[in-house]
Amino acid sequence: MTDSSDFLSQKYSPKTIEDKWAEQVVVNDSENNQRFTYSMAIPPPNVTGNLHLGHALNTTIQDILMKFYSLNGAETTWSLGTDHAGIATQLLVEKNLSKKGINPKEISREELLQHIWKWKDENGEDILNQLKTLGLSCNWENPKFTLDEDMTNAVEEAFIRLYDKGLIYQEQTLINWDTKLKTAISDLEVISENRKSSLFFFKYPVKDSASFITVSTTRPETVFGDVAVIVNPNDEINKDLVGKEILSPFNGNILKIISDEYADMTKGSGVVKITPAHDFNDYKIGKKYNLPIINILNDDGTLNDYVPEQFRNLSVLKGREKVIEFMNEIGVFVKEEKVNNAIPIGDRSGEIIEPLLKNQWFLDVKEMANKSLKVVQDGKVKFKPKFWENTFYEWMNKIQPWCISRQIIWGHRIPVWHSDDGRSVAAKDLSMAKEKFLAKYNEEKELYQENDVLDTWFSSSLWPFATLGWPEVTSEYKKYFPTSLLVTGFDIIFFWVARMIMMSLELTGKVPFEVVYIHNLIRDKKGQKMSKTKGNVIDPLDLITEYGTDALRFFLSSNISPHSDIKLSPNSLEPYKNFMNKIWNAAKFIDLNKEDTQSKLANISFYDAWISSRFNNLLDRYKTHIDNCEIEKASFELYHFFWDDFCDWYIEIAKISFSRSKDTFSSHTKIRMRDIFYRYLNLLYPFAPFIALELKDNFAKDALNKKFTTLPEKLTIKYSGDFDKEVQLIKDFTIGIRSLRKNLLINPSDKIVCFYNNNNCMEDFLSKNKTLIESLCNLKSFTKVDQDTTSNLISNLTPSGSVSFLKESDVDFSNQIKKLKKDLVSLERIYNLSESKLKNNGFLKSAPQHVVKEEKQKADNVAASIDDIKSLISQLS
RNA sequence: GGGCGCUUAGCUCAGCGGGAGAGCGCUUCCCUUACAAGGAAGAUGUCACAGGUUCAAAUCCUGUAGCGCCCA
Repeated sequence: MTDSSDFLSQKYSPKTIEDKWAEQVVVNDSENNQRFTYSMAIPPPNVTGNLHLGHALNTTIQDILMKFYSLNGAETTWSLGTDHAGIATQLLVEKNLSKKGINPKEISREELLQHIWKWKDENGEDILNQLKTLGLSCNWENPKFTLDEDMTNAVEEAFIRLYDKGLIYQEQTLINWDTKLKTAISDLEVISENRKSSLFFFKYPVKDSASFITVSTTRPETVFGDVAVIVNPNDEINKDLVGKEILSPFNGNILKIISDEYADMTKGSGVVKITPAHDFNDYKIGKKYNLPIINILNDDGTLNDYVPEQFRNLSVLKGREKVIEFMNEIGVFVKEEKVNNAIPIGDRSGEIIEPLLKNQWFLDVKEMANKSLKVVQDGKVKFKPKFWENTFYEWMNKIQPWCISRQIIWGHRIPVWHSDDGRSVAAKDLSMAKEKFLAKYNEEKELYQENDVLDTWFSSSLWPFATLGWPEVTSEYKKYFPTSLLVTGFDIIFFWVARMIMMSLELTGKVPFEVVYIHNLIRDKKGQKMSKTKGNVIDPLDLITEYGTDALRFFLSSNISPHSDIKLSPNSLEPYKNFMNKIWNAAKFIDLNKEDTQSKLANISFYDAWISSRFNNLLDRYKTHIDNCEIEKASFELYHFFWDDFCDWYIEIAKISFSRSKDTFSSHTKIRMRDIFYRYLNLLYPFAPFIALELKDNFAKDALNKKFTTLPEKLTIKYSGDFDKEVQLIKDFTIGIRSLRKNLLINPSDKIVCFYNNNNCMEDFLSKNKTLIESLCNLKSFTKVDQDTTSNLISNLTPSGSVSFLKESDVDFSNQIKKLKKDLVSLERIYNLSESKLKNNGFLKSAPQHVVKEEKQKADNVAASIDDIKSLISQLS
């Protein structure tokens, strides 16, 4: 492919170059002096996962930073790996087993574990292979898995330390119970969903009284667990009943009537029943008044044996119907109202979550949360964009103990060992447990390991340091921890980011990362979340097939927005593929105009100077933007420098130079053009690595230098004139002439006579470069207006002066008159605005001097233009 | 109920104190040997609304309305 004639014949084909560079693109080998380190840990995708656009966005951002900092002289590491995703994976494998006719409930724990491991061994690499197609430079040679031996060791170490500090404890309390999965889950895994439901009113007979008290509830089936009813202190109707008792018509239990603000008089009857075992708020009330806790549910969510026989083993919903029927039968039912109610749903199972009284393991995070709050407040961990810090604070301020035990098998088994009399120690294995037990209780006992496993997020919370070898103080850990940056979506700030900060501070004494970069979600073109059920999922692998990885990466990097989600439709990538094609073709042009020997010139041409300056400017902005985590801005600069400056003007001007046999600058420009393009590829590489590698390969003379190892240097510019002004003049006149030609409907192929009248004293420059404008605009001649011609012209006004054609009798110039008049109106508007400012004493007094000066300048210029354009119009009327 | 964010061209979004921008789409012309996946010339906006601060407001403040998200 180094044969250039071969290269020139090729069309841009992303697939071809992606296959060719697949292995090289994922390796970072900076050859710099490695002035600093830069490290990240990838948010580990679930082993069950398939690559989706969220991964693509998340990892593209990280990879751009990784490749950039690597070029910029950092020693880098980017930890890679997958998450065992406890509940999700176990569910998936159980489902597969059921399909094969194996009932997962009937096999042993060990057998089921074997099945899951087998599944993991067969499929666990899928997501990593999919990630690899994105061209990410992460630690491919050493991917971690949260259940690997070293990661497990870290989890156990963390648990034991926290347990020994007394932060982890077991407690019998009300927890969120998933009746389908039959496990506890944490409050974060409960989604509250607004659903239409019914509020039922019924009346309890008050003991030793003829009156009734009307109670309203959305959960009549829990009446068997009722222990009290609450009346608001301001409740005039029922206040006389406070202190009396109720004989439950459902099971004969005695319920107290208590006065408490807890009863909300605006809701339902204003009187609530208290079921401490099945409602978090009722539980608190139960504690407050020392009420009994009566559990009426089985683990699968059916009514248990405590309830009267006719209701036993009914599901909650079925039970509800039966209780209502029963209320009607005994004449206590009053009415039913439709209401909107927040229903707790398990995020994995989709089932209604029941609060149940259970013995579970908790991590007391209160103090850890306080420390975490402080590091964010002190700026030791910075969120970008900053407003996410509020979200973080909000949650940390009202954090509750974290329920970390799960009644499943796929995960880290809790390293606690119990004796049969209920004493326990935390240890990594039985022999250590025995030792610890002996030391603690001075007694030897048979010990059994706890059956529960840890919440998957427990291991995830150790990820940034565990992947670097913690608890060992490895050289990697010393060098790269704390990590530089975490890139993630806002949806897991609580689940993951907050917990990593807490764990890291507690276990390592350091922050886990210095910056948290929060990005948004990718939605479909209507702004809806992509989901299988809606059928609007766009597969990144399909996009890659159609548009190429580079186009996908460039799309993503260009569309990151701190405030809004990215909307994507299948053809959103087209502009970016076109951009890649543009780069490709420019490369072909440059290759077509090779020059190896450079003539010695004291000065370079004004356009070489200009494009070099534009490039230097690009380099500065590019670095600044990436350092600020504003990748979309860097991407924008790359795009517009290349397309607008480099292709539309520089190459177009250079073409003219190349076509002239005796052009002084031609060989020099060829070399510089190639040089700038070559440097540009380095900047492009983090964003579009495949095309950058391929083009570099085609341009590199020596095979050794085919990789990107450094950021480009700035270009030196040896030029004495004002190249910005000169290029501006060329642009103004060129655009003015083309516009005039178009308005006069002159065929683009007609060579015509053209005059100019410039007002900025660049006569020398113009006469030297008039052939350039002649070529750019297809002119027969381009000369300064003189006395003879001035009366017979049709003109266009540009910021740099006027350009004119001869007024031929057969030419229709109505379009041009229209245009001039329109320009006049807009100039006058600007002038009036400017004048009113300059007449304003406040402005003259308070505005900064340079602003006043600029405003005066502007008014003068516009006034001159207005005069010019008026006279141009009068010539035509 | 509490918090956060958004409202700018037909669409998707930048800009965040001093002359309204990009990409797509649209109109007209052009296959000019890097590129038709292209080039050239254009059209298109009471910057949600109402007050305020300021010499100056799309940009800062307050309020209102609408949309979205998070927490209860």
